[in-house]
Amino acid sequence: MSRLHKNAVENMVQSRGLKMTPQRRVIVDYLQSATHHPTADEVLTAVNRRFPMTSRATVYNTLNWLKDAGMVREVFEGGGVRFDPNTGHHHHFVCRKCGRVEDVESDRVGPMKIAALPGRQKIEGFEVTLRGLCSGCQKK
Amino acid sequence: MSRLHKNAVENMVQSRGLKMTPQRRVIVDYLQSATHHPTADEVLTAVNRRFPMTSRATVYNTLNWLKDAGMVREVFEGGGVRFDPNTGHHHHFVCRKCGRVEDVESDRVGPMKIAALPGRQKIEGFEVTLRGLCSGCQKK
DNA sequence: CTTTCATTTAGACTAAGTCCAAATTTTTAT
DNA sequence: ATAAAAATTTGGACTTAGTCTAAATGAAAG
Repeated sequence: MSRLHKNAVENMVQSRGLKMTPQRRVIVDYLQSATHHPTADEVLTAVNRRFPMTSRATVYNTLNWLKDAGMVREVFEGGGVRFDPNTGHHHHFVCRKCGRVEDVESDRVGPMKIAALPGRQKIEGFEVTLRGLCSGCQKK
Repeated sequence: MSRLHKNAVENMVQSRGLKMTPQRRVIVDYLQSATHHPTADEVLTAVNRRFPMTSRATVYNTLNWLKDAGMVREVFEGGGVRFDPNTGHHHHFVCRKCGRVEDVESDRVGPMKIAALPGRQKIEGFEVTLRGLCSGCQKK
C-alpha cells in the first residue's frame, strides 16, 4: 500500500519544475486524509471550505496532474469517476445494494493463473472487484 | 456465457406488452454481433447507418430497457460507460491506450483464494479486470 | 380498418469535464 | 527586497453524455 503523501507531492513538484499553491495543498491534504474514494465534486466542495473562490478548472487541473504523476488513481464504479489516493496494487469491494466502494489489500487475494487470451493482447496487470453486501447492508 | 439474442428479446417484448420497432431491431442486431463493448454513441452511429433519423433518446431508451430486463449489462471501463451483451459470468480486458474493452471468458482465469475481509462483508462473487495493450495498439 | 397506447423525434435541459485568455501568484535572478 | 519570468488560477464559454418533454408517428389487437 502506497498512499498519497504531502512530502512525496512536494518532492515531485520540485523535480518537475512545478509550483505548489495553497489550493493544491488543500486538495492534497483532503485526498490524503479521505477515508473513501471522493468524486471530483466532493474535492471541489472540500477545497471551497478553505478557499471559496477555487474554480472547477483548478480542481480538475490538480487531479489530472496527480493522476499523470501516478499519485492518485481513477476508479470507475457505480457510474461515477472517483479518485483513489491509494496507488499501490490493491482491489475493491463494491456493495451491490448501496454502491459503497472499499479497498481490499492485495494480500487478501491469492495468486491466480491467467491463460493466454485468443487475441494476442499484452497483459500488464489485473485487478479484482469483489461484489456482495457490505456489513451495513446485511443488517437490513 | 449467455449472450443477447434476437429471439429472447422478441419473447421478452411480448410478455411485457411492449412493441418491437425497426430501430429496436437494429440496435439489438448490432449489440448481438458486436465483438467489443460499444458505447451508447457507437450504438447511435451504427443505428444511424440504417435509420438516419434515429435520435439519441431512442438509443438510450432501448439500451436502458434492455438493461432493466437484464439482457445487457453496463460496464464502467475504458473511461466511459459501455454496454455488454454478454450477461453470463465473465471478465474483461481493457486496453490502457485506446480504452477498448473485450470479454475474457470465465475459464481463462484460474481459481483464486480470497481471505476474509476485515469488515465482515459478505462476498458473493468477483470479476477480474485485465489491463494492458490490445493487439491494435501494440502495432504502433 | 380503426382505435389504443407505446414509441420516436427534435430540441431543451442538466451534469461532468475541458479549454481559453486575462489576471494573479510563485519562484528565480538581481 | 524587487522585478522579471513562468506557472497557475479564474470564470466563462464550450463540449460531451445523458435525461426529459410534448407533439407526431407507428405497432398491434380487435
